[in-house]
Amino acid sequence: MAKKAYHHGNLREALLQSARETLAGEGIEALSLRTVAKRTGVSATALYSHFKDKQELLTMLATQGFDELAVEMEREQACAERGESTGGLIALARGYVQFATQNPALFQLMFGPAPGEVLAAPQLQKAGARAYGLLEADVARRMEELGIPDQTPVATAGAWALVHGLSSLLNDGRVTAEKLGLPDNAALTEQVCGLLDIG
Amino acid sequence: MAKKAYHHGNLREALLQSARETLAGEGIEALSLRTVAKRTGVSATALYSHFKDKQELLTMLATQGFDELAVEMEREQACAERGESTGGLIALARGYVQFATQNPALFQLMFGPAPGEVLAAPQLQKAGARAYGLLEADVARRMEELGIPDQTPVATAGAWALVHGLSSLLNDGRVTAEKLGLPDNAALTEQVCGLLDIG
DNA sequence: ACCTGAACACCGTTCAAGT
DNA sequence: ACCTGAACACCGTTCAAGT
Repeated sequence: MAKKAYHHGNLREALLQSARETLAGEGIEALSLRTVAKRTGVSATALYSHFKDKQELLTMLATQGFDELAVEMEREQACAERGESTGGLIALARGYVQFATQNPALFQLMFGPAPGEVLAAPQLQKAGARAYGLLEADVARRMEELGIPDQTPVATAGAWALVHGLSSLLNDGRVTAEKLGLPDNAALTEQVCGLLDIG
Repeated sequence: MAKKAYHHGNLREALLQSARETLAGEGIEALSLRTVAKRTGVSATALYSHFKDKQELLTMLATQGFDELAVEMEREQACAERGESTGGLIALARGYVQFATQNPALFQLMFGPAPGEVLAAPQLQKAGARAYGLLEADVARRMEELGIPDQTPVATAGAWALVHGLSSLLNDGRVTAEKLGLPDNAALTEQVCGLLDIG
């Protein structure tokens, strides 16, 4: 207990925290286990007492990310319902884009390299489904209004593709609000979502 | 000339070729310089006579990719003009999605991790602009028909975001034609593009 | 049960040396 | 000019050993 407590109780969380900081500060390329360990003040291999391997740690981070993405979308939706901003799909899209641009490295990790494996993790499935569900519910409501409820799946996929693509292109710097003569990403998101028939 | 010729004339192209094969066969994670060198039958460091570093080789691959993307889009556009398929933005979108799904690792590399650096390379800028130009020209034509030509930049960004997002989600397996009850990606692309006002 | 340190097979990159 | 081999600092992971 003098120095720091031999087992300091929650090394697992501390490692996730360090990984998250490294991700935010140095980017995804710099996220090595040895860096995370050093940052946490622990040996390079202490990690293996708490995670199967690097992939498992990354999966946990990505799961966190999907949860926070859903929270951000819900937050924007709630704002809209209180009449503080434009509502419907645009609010959800704003949340999505906001999360992506404020957490670029994490967003990259969530939709990153590991293709089949990441999808395999059931926690990730579930976490991702929450954000997807928000989109789907709103689109379904809209489709019923339009009298074409059977179009919901395709329209949801389209809405997702639009906000996801926009987020990616913004993070890469390939699209910017400035280039398009718009004040900020929120305005850009609104304009782009307006292109959808299901606005 | 007996064994293989000491300088075998075109090691640069041979390395790019090997890298491309590794990318297609083993994925982006497996693309190491040492693997590429071994596949080409050359020492691990021979590479540095032809490329500044790994980044430069990757940039070359990405540039190739952008060129091929534009070619694929043009090919689909030409098909449509010959009346063999649906035209306009849908044809370009089909080309985009087709390229992405047929070259997932290369597509990943093109829009991959290196954010600022990749964009810095002027060749990449130019190669990417070609595909972007195709999209923009078609959207501009459409916007003039609709009498809102000043909307072209935002609409182009939206169209790009849609096809790009769809490609990413397809490559991740997060969206599939099957899940949406559609026969293939071409049909899916058509449906999704139909959601845009500018279809 | 939790953590360390040495070790292994990899990686990108450099540098002197060979042709 | 083009290529090699040894070397360096990194990386993920394993394993025996310590507490």
